[in-house]
Order: sequence, then structure tokens, then C-alpha cells
Amino acid sequence: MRADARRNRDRILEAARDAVAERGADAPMELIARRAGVGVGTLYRRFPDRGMLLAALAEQYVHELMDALDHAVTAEPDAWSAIRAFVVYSVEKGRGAIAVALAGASAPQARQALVRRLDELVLLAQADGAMRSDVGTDDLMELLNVFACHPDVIPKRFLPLMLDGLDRR
Amino acid sequence: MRADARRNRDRILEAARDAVAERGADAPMELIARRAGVGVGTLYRRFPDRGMLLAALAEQYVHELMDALDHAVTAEPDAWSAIRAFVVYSVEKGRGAIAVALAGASAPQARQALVRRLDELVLLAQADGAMRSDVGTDDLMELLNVFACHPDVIPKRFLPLMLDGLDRR
DNA sequence: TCCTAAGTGGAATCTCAGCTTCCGGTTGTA
DNA sequence: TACAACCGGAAGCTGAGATTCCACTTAGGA
Repeated sequence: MRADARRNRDRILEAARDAVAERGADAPMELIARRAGVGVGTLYRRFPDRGMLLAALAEQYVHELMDALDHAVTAEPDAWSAIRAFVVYSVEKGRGAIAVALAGASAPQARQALVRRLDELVLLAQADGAMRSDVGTDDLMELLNVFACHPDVIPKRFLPLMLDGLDRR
Repeated sequence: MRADARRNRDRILEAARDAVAERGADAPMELIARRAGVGVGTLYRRFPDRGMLLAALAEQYVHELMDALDHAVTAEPDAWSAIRAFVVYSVEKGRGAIAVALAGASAPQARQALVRRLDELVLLAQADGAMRSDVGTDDLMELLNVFACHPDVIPKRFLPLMLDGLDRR
């Protein structure tokens, strides 16, 4: 692949990330192209259809989330703190694309690994008595999804509330 | 208005309520008509455009919410319980149309009255030390809106968590 | 019972946003 | 320099939904 082509590919991915964050997984291809400073033709040459584009995005995201989780685990003193930190990070940083990464059919093996990792943490946090035990990893995933769909309104006010709601009681 | 026409009007409103709950304020007119067991033509005769239909819906909803609030106030022992009961009722019953009622530009005076009423309660609940004081009526409204937009996933799992998050702490 | 204005269904038409293709012109690089 | 790889974006396609229109039906008063 020619150097300029690779550069464009990266720009497209970046633009797609933003666009998907704002408008969801069905953000117009043309919008993505424009934001990437590229013609639609170029976009389609790189990613023949939306699915491939989203798959590429999901790939990126799952790995980023995994890294974030690892980082939270080492940086925080206990499982529940790590979970909170991870969720906050994901919501603030990842935005809508979390949905792609988690809910899409892409990168299934990497996603599974992420879920498993998170699951261990949840069990730990609940065993510690730090996290309420009537919710599970699925709920956490769902939570991420929800926040992903409302990038504007929710995080600012509701993320802390939501997390407090998850505390042990 | 002829009796059958009035009957159809009511059916349309009912169908619109469901459709809006499920698909949001831009639910297809044709879907609404079909669900009402009526032709599109009939729908358009009654409500020349979507705006009028939504306005009629909003009218209904704001009053229902007001009634629900009144009922909660008399049925519950204290302000915070009343708020919780009201929110739960609204989310379960009203669904997406809450958004129409609260966020739309329709029935502004009735909506204002509702907000004011809720505001008094919030202040009371916070004075009682039952509700955390770093959130306000606006947040509560926002909360209703959010739930309105995710009728499937959210209420079941997240409403209780959210409400617990609002508890004093 | 009859008459007719009010009411009705739904096919046909219009609109528009977004998708995809295509090609003449450009550019990186061997 | 040569040319294969690239590029932009106009043009045509598609489908979903909005809206109109009119021939046919019916409620309900005289």
C-alpha cells in the first residue's frame, strides 16, 4: 500500500470513530469521508462496505478497552475501584464506538476475552462486598452501551449516579 | 364530528402513543395509521401534520403525569418516596411519549406547572435528607427523557440502580 | 326509507437522504 | 520518467416515509 493511501486509511478510521461516537453505527459514509478530508470514493476503496469499516473500528476499540482494563487493575487498589475507573474511562474516552466494539459481531474472540476479564473483576468486587451483587457483567456491558448511545446528556450527570447505584448497600 | 370519526380519532391517538413509545417521535405516520386500523388518509384528515398529532399526545401525557404526581404525593409517606413512585410510574407507563410531553414545545403552560410541582417535592426531599442534594429537578427530567429513549433495555435493570444512586448519601 | 355531507382506504406520487459506482485527472515511487 | 496506484466527487440508484387525491361508503337527520 502506498504511503499516502495508508495515511488516508488512518484518517478515515479516526473520522469514523468520531462520527460513530456522535451519530451511531449508521453514521453516513459521506460524513465520515468529509471529516476525514477524503472523497467517498477513497473511503469505499479502503472499506468496501460499512461492515468492514465497523469491523476495523471494533478491532481497535476492543483492544483499547482491554488495555484500559489492564491499566485500571494495576493502578487501582481493589477490584471495585478498578471497575469504576474502567467504566469512567470507557465512557469518557470511547463514546459511541463502545457499542460497536461490544455489541457488534466483530472481533468476537478479543471481545470475549474482555468480557471474561471483566467478569472476574466483578466477582471479586462482589466477594469484597464492594459492589452490589444483584447485577452482573452483562449489566455493566449494557450500561456501557447505554452511555455510548447518549454521549451528550448522560455521562456528565448520570455516570456518577449510576456508579453510586452499583455500590454495595 | 360524526361518532365514527371520533372513535377513529381516539384509536389514532392510542396507536400514536404506542408507536411513539417504541420508535420515538418520528415514528412513521403509516405505522401509526396501520396500528390504528385506519388508512393514512384518515390520519391526515384528523391531524394535518405530525406536529399536531404530537401536540395532542403531549397534551394527554402532561396531564397524566400531573395526575400521577398528585397521586404519588397523597399515597406516599414522604416527598422522596413520592418522587420515586412518580418516576417509576412514568417510566413504566409513559414510555417514550414522556419525551414528547416534557421536551417538546407543546402544552408549555401545563408542562411548566408539572415541573414546578416536581421542583417543590425535590426541595422537600432534599431538606428531609432523603435525596442527594447535588442533583436537581432538571436532572430528574433528563432522567425521564433518557429512559424514554430506551424503553427496552433500561427500565428493567437500571431504573432501580439509578434511583438508588439518587438516594442521600 | 332516502339523501347527502362527512368520512374512508389506500394507490400513486413526491421527496430526500444516503449508498455506491465510475472515471478523468493526480501522484508516489521504482 | 513511467505508470500503477490513488484520488475526488459528480451522477445515478434505492428505499423509506410523507402527502395528496379521489372513487367509494356510511352515519344519521328529515
